[in-house]
Amino acid sequence: MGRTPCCDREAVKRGPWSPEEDDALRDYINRHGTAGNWISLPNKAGLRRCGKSCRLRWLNYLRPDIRHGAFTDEEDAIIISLYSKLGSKWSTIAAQLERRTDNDVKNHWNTKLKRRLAAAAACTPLLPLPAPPPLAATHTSPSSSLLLLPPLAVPTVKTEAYTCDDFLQQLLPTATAATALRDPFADGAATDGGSTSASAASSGSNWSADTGVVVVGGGGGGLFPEFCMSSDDLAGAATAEDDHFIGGGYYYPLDPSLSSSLV
DNA sequence: AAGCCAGTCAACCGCAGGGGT
DNA sequence: GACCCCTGCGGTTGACTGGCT
Repeated sequence: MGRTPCCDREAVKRGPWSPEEDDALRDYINRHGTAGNWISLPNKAGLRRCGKSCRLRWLNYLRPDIRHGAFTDEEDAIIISLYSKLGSKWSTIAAQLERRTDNDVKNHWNTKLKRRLAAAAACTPLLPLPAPPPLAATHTSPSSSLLLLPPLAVPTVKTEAYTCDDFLQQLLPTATAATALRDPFADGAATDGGSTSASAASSGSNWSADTGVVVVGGGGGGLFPEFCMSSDDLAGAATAEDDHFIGGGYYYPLDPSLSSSLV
Protein backbone atom coordinates (compact mmCIF):
# COMPACT_ATOMS: atom_id res chain seq x y z
CA MET A 1 0.00 0.00 0.00
CA GLY A 2 1.47 3.31 -1.00
CA ARG A 3 4.92 4.21 -2.08
CA THR A 4 7.94 2.54 -0.58
CA PRO A 5 9.94 5.01 1.50
CA CYS A 6 13.25 5.94 -0.10
CA CYS A 7 15.03 4.75 3.02
CA ASP A 8 14.42 3.10 6.34
CA ARG A 9 13.07 5.88 8.51
CA GLU A 10 13.93 4.01 11.68
CA ALA A 11 17.55 3.57 10.69
CA VAL A 12 18.39 7.03 9.44
CA LYS A 13 18.96 10.20 11.36
CA ARG A 14 16.77 13.18 10.62
CA GLY A 15 16.80 16.84 11.47
CA PRO A 16 19.62 19.35 11.49
CA TRP A 17 23.05 18.27 10.34
CA SER A 18 25.94 18.30 12.77
CA PRO A 19 29.32 19.77 11.78
CA GLU A 20 30.73 16.24 11.89
CA GLU A 21 28.14 15.02 9.40
CA ASP A 22 28.83 18.00 7.17
CA ASP A 23 32.54 17.22 7.26
CA ALA A 24 31.94 13.57 6.46
CA LEU A 25 29.73 14.37 3.50
CA ARG A 26 32.00 17.10 2.20
CA ASP A 27 35.08 14.94 2.53
CA TYR A 28 33.47 12.01 0.78
CA ILE A 29 32.19 14.06 -2.14
CA ASN A 30 35.46 15.90 -2.49
CA ARG A 31 37.29 12.61 -2.72
CA HIS A 32 34.84 10.48 -4.67
CA GLY A 33 32.13 12.71 -6.05
CA THR A 34 28.56 11.51 -5.90
CA ALA A 35 29.18 8.79 -8.50
CA GLY A 36 25.72 9.56 -9.72
CA ASN A 37 24.16 7.60 -6.91
CA TRP A 38 22.89 9.42 -3.85
CA ILE A 39 21.10 6.40 -2.46
CA SER A 40 24.26 4.44 -1.75
CA LEU A 41 26.35 7.48 -0.83
CA PRO A 42 25.41 7.69 2.88
CA ASN A 43 26.59 4.13 3.51
CA LYS A 44 29.85 4.70 1.70
CA ALA A 45 30.40 7.99 3.50
CA GLY A 46 29.58 6.48 6.87
CA LEU A 47 26.51 8.62 7.37
CA ARG A 48 23.28 7.49 8.93
CA ARG A 49 21.29 9.69 6.59
CA CYS A 50 18.86 9.24 3.76
CA GLY A 51 20.39 9.72 0.32
CA LYS A 52 17.89 12.42 -0.45
CA SER A 53 18.87 14.23 2.69
CA CYS A 54 22.55 14.05 1.71
CA ARG A 55 21.79 15.38 -1.74
CA LEU A 56 19.76 18.26 -0.35
CA ARG A 57 22.40 19.12 2.20
CA TRP A 58 25.10 19.17 -0.45
CA LEU A 59 23.15 21.06 -3.09
CA ASN A 60 21.66 23.66 -0.79
CA TYR A 61 24.37 24.18 1.74
CA LEU A 62 27.72 22.43 1.43
CA ARG A 63 28.42 22.93 -2.25
CA PRO A 64 31.35 25.34 -2.54
CA ASP A 65 29.93 27.26 -5.49
CA ILE A 66 26.86 28.66 -3.83
CA ARG A 67 26.29 31.97 -2.16
CA HIS A 68 24.26 32.58 0.97
CA GLY A 69 23.22 35.84 2.51
CA ALA A 70 21.13 38.82 1.54
CA PHE A 71 19.76 39.15 -1.96
CA THR A 72 20.63 42.31 -3.84
CA ASP A 73 18.04 44.65 -5.30
CA GLU A 74 19.07 43.44 -8.73
CA GLU A 75 18.46 39.83 -7.75
CA ASP A 76 15.10 40.76 -6.26
CA ALA A 77 14.12 42.45 -9.47
CA ILE A 78 15.12 39.45 -11.55
CA ILE A 79 13.21 37.09 -9.28
CA ILE A 80 10.10 39.24 -9.42
CA SER A 81 10.33 39.56 -13.14
CA LEU A 82 10.90 35.86 -13.77
CA TYR A 83 8.22 34.79 -11.31
CA SER A 84 5.76 36.90 -13.22
CA LYS A 85 6.66 35.00 -16.36
CA LEU A 86 7.38 31.50 -15.14
CA GLY A 87 5.52 31.14 -11.89
CA SER A 88 7.10 29.03 -9.17
CA LYS A 89 9.79 27.50 -11.36
CA TRP A 90 12.36 28.03 -8.66
CA SER A 91 15.11 25.96 -10.22
CA THR A 92 14.76 27.86 -13.50
CA ILE A 93 14.73 31.19 -11.69
CA ALA A 94 17.71 30.23 -9.56
CA ALA A 95 19.60 29.27 -12.70
CA GLN A 96 19.33 32.87 -13.85
CA LEU A 97 20.96 34.08 -10.65
CA GLU A 98 24.61 33.57 -9.97
CA ARG A 99 25.36 30.93 -7.35
CA ARG A 100 21.91 30.86 -5.79
CA THR A 101 19.98 27.70 -5.01
CA ASP A 102 16.36 27.10 -5.79
CA ASN A 103 15.68 26.62 -2.10
CA ASP A 104 17.20 29.98 -1.30
CA VAL A 105 15.22 31.71 -4.02
CA LYS A 106 12.03 30.02 -2.91
CA ASN A 107 12.57 30.96 0.71
CA HIS A 108 13.44 34.49 -0.24
CA TRP A 109 10.29 34.80 -2.27
CA ASN A 110 8.06 33.28 0.37
CA THR A 111 9.49 35.18 3.29
CA LYS A 112 10.37 38.56 1.82
CA LEU A 113 9.32 39.32 -1.71
CA LYS A 114 5.80 37.95 -1.48
CA ARG A 115 5.29 39.80 1.77
CA ARG A 116 6.69 42.96 0.25
CA LEU A 117 4.34 42.71 -2.69
CA ALA A 118 1.43 41.99 -0.38
CA ALA A 119 2.30 45.08 1.61
CA ALA A 120 2.33 47.07 -1.57
CA ALA A 121 -1.02 45.60 -2.48
CA ALA A 122 -2.36 46.70 0.89
CA CYS A 123 -1.75 50.27 -0.19
CA THR A 124 -5.02 50.16 -2.01
CA PRO A 125 -8.34 48.69 -0.95
CA LEU A 126 -9.12 47.79 -4.54
CA LEU A 127 -6.67 44.97 -4.79
CA PRO A 128 -7.55 41.34 -5.22
CA LEU A 129 -5.74 38.78 -3.11
CA PRO A 130 -2.42 37.62 -4.47
CA ALA A 131 -2.61 34.64 -6.74
CA PRO A 132 0.21 32.79 -8.44
CA PRO A 133 0.39 33.09 -12.18
CA PRO A 134 -0.94 30.10 -14.07
CA LEU A 135 1.64 27.64 -15.27
CA ALA A 136 0.56 27.65 -18.86
CA ALA A 137 1.92 30.46 -20.94
CA THR A 138 -0.49 32.33 -23.13
CA HIS A 139 2.06 33.90 -25.36
CA THR A 140 5.78 34.28 -25.68
CA SER A 141 8.15 37.11 -26.06
CA PRO A 142 9.81 37.19 -29.45
CA SER A 143 13.09 37.90 -27.74
CA SER A 144 13.62 34.67 -25.86
CA SER A 145 12.18 31.24 -25.46
CA LEU A 146 12.63 31.66 -21.74
CA LEU A 147 10.34 34.62 -21.50
CA LEU A 148 6.98 32.94 -21.36
CA LEU A 149 4.38 35.41 -20.31
CA PRO A 150 1.34 34.06 -18.54
CA PRO A 151 -1.30 36.60 -17.61
CA LEU A 152 -0.07 38.62 -14.70
CA ALA A 153 -2.16 37.52 -11.82
CA VAL A 154 -0.47 38.85 -8.75
CA PRO A 155 -1.71 41.83 -6.84
CA THR A 156 -2.69 44.63 -9.07
CA VAL A 157 -1.65 48.00 -7.83
CA LYS A 158 -3.86 50.77 -8.90
CA THR A 159 -2.35 54.18 -9.08
CA GLU A 160 -2.91 54.97 -5.43
CA ALA A 161 0.43 53.27 -5.08
CA TYR A 162 1.99 56.50 -6.22
CA THR A 163 1.31 57.96 -2.83
CA CYS A 164 2.31 54.97 -0.76
CA ASP A 165 5.69 55.52 0.83
CA ASP A 166 6.04 51.87 1.76
CA PHE A 167 5.44 50.85 -1.77
CA LEU A 168 7.98 53.35 -3.04
CA GLN A 169 10.61 52.23 -0.59
CA GLN A 170 10.03 48.53 -0.63
CA LEU A 171 9.11 47.51 -4.11
CA LEU A 172 11.57 49.56 -6.07
CA PRO A 173 14.02 51.07 -3.62
CA THR A 174 16.45 52.24 -6.23
CA ALA A 175 16.63 53.07 -9.88
CA THR A 176 19.28 50.38 -10.12
CA ALA A 177 16.61 47.79 -9.63
CA ALA A 178 14.75 49.23 -12.55
CA THR A 179 17.82 48.81 -14.68
CA ALA A 180 17.92 45.14 -13.79
CA LEU A 181 14.29 44.82 -14.68
CA ARG A 182 15.13 45.64 -18.22
CA ASP A 183 17.58 42.79 -18.55
CA PRO A 184 15.16 40.13 -19.75
CA PHE A 185 14.43 42.33 -22.71
CA ALA A 186 17.95 43.51 -23.25
CA ASP A 187 18.59 41.53 -26.39
CA GLY A 188 17.11 44.21 -28.55
CA ALA A 189 13.77 42.65 -29.33
CA ALA A 190 11.89 45.24 -27.38
CA THR A 191 11.36 48.50 -29.12
CA ASP A 192 11.77 51.95 -27.84
CA GLY A 193 8.94 54.35 -27.80
CA GLY A 194 6.90 53.19 -24.85
CA SER A 195 3.32 52.75 -25.84
CA THR A 196 0.71 53.50 -23.27
CA SER A 197 -1.81 51.19 -24.85
CA ALA A 198 -3.21 48.36 -22.81
CA SER A 199 -2.16 45.80 -25.35
CA ALA A 200 1.40 46.98 -25.34
CA ALA A 201 1.45 47.12 -21.58
CA SER A 202 0.16 43.62 -21.16
CA SER A 203 2.08 41.98 -23.95
CA GLY A 204 5.41 43.63 -23.48
CA SER A 205 5.70 44.24 -27.17
CA ASN A 206 6.58 47.84 -26.69
CA TRP A 207 8.63 49.51 -24.07
CA SER A 208 11.01 52.36 -23.63
CA ALA A 209 14.67 52.66 -22.96
CA ASP A 210 13.95 56.20 -21.89
CA THR A 211 12.63 54.96 -18.62
CA GLY A 212 10.55 57.24 -16.55
CA VAL A 213 7.92 54.87 -15.32
CA VAL A 214 7.54 51.17 -14.91
CA VAL A 215 4.23 49.58 -15.63
CA VAL A 216 3.33 47.39 -12.71
CA GLY A 217 0.23 45.85 -14.07
CA GLY A 218 -1.68 45.22 -17.19
CA GLY A 219 -4.80 43.78 -18.63
CA GLY A 220 -4.48 40.65 -16.55
CA GLY A 221 -3.70 42.53 -13.40
CA GLY A 222 -0.30 42.23 -11.86
CA LEU A 223 2.25 43.87 -9.71
CA PHE A 224 5.34 42.98 -11.60
CA PRO A 225 7.32 45.73 -13.20
CA GLU A 226 7.42 44.48 -16.70
CA PHE A 227 7.54 47.39 -19.01
CA CYS A 228 8.70 50.90 -19.19
CA MET A 229 7.39 54.02 -20.78
CA SER A 230 9.05 57.16 -21.97
CA SER A 231 9.23 60.53 -20.33
CA ASP A 232 6.74 61.75 -22.89
CA ASP A 233 4.35 59.08 -21.80
CA LEU A 234 5.03 60.01 -18.24
CA ALA A 235 3.96 63.53 -19.06
CA GLY A 236 0.81 62.06 -20.51
CA ALA A 237 0.30 60.06 -17.36
CA ALA A 238 0.71 63.12 -15.25
CA THR A 239 -2.07 64.84 -17.09
CA ALA A 240 -4.39 61.90 -17.28
CA GLU A 241 -7.58 62.41 -15.40
CA ASP A 242 -8.30 58.80 -14.66
CA ASP A 243 -6.23 58.62 -11.50
CA HIS A 244 -3.22 58.05 -13.71
CA PHE A 245 -4.72 54.82 -14.88
CA ILE A 246 -3.78 54.65 -18.48
CA GLY A 247 -5.13 52.31 -21.08
CA GLY A 248 -5.50 49.31 -18.84
CA GLY A 249 -2.03 49.43 -17.37
CA TYR A 250 -0.87 50.62 -14.02
CA TYR A 251 2.16 52.82 -13.84
CA TYR A 252 4.72 53.33 -11.19
CA PRO A 253 7.45 55.99 -11.15
CA LEU A 254 10.97 54.67 -10.94
CA ASP A 255 12.23 57.97 -9.75
CA PRO A 256 10.40 58.96 -6.56
CA SER A 257 10.85 62.59 -7.52
CA LEU A 258 8.57 61.95 -10.46
CA SER A 259 5.82 60.77 -8.21
CA SER A 260 5.08 64.29 -7.12
CA SER A 261 4.03 65.10 -10.64
CA LEU A 262 1.55 62.27 -10.59
CA VAL A 263 -0.29 62.75 -7.34
C1' DA B 1 13.67 38.31 33.14
C1' DA B 2 10.16 35.80 30.96
C1' DG B 3 6.85 34.94 27.59
C1' DC B 4 5.03 35.72 23.15
C1' DC B 5 5.20 36.40 18.38
C1' DA B 6 6.76 36.96 13.74
C1' DG B 7 10.38 36.16 10.53
C1' DT B 8 13.83 33.19 8.62
C1' DC B 9 15.71 29.20 6.71
C1' DA B 10 17.16 24.31 6.79
C1' DA B 11 15.11 20.18 6.06
C1' DC B 12 11.45 16.93 4.97
C1' DC B 13 7.76 15.05 2.09
C1' DG B 14 5.53 13.52 -1.90
C1' DC B 15 5.07 13.71 -6.72
C1' DA B 16 6.68 13.83 -11.59
C1' DG B 17 9.61 12.47 -14.94
C1' DG B 18 13.65 10.29 -17.02
C1' DG B 19 16.47 6.35 -17.80
C1' DG B 20 17.47 1.55 -17.55
C1' DT B 21 15.90 -3.20 -17.79
C1' DG C 1 5.04 -1.20 -23.22
C1' DA C 2 5.47 -2.02 -18.28
C1' DC C 3 7.91 -1.73 -14.36
C1' DC C 4 11.38 -0.12 -11.20
C1' DC C 5 14.80 2.96 -9.45
C1' DC C 6 16.60 7.29 -8.91
C1' DT C 7 16.86 12.24 -9.25
C1' DG C 8 14.92 16.73 -9.31
C1' DC C 9 11.50 19.82 -8.01
C1' DG C 10 8.04 22.49 -5.47
C1' DG C 11 5.23 22.79 -1.33
C1' DT C 12 5.31 22.62 3.41
C1' DT C 13 6.93 22.12 8.11
C1' DG C 14 9.27 23.03 12.21
C1' DA C 15 13.31 24.64 14.78
C1' DC C 16 15.66 28.60 15.76
C1' DT C 17 16.29 33.55 16.53
C1' DG C 18 15.56 38.23 17.52
C1' DG C 19 12.45 41.84 18.72
C1' DC C 20 8.73 43.37 21.39
C1' DT C 21 5.74 43.61 25.45
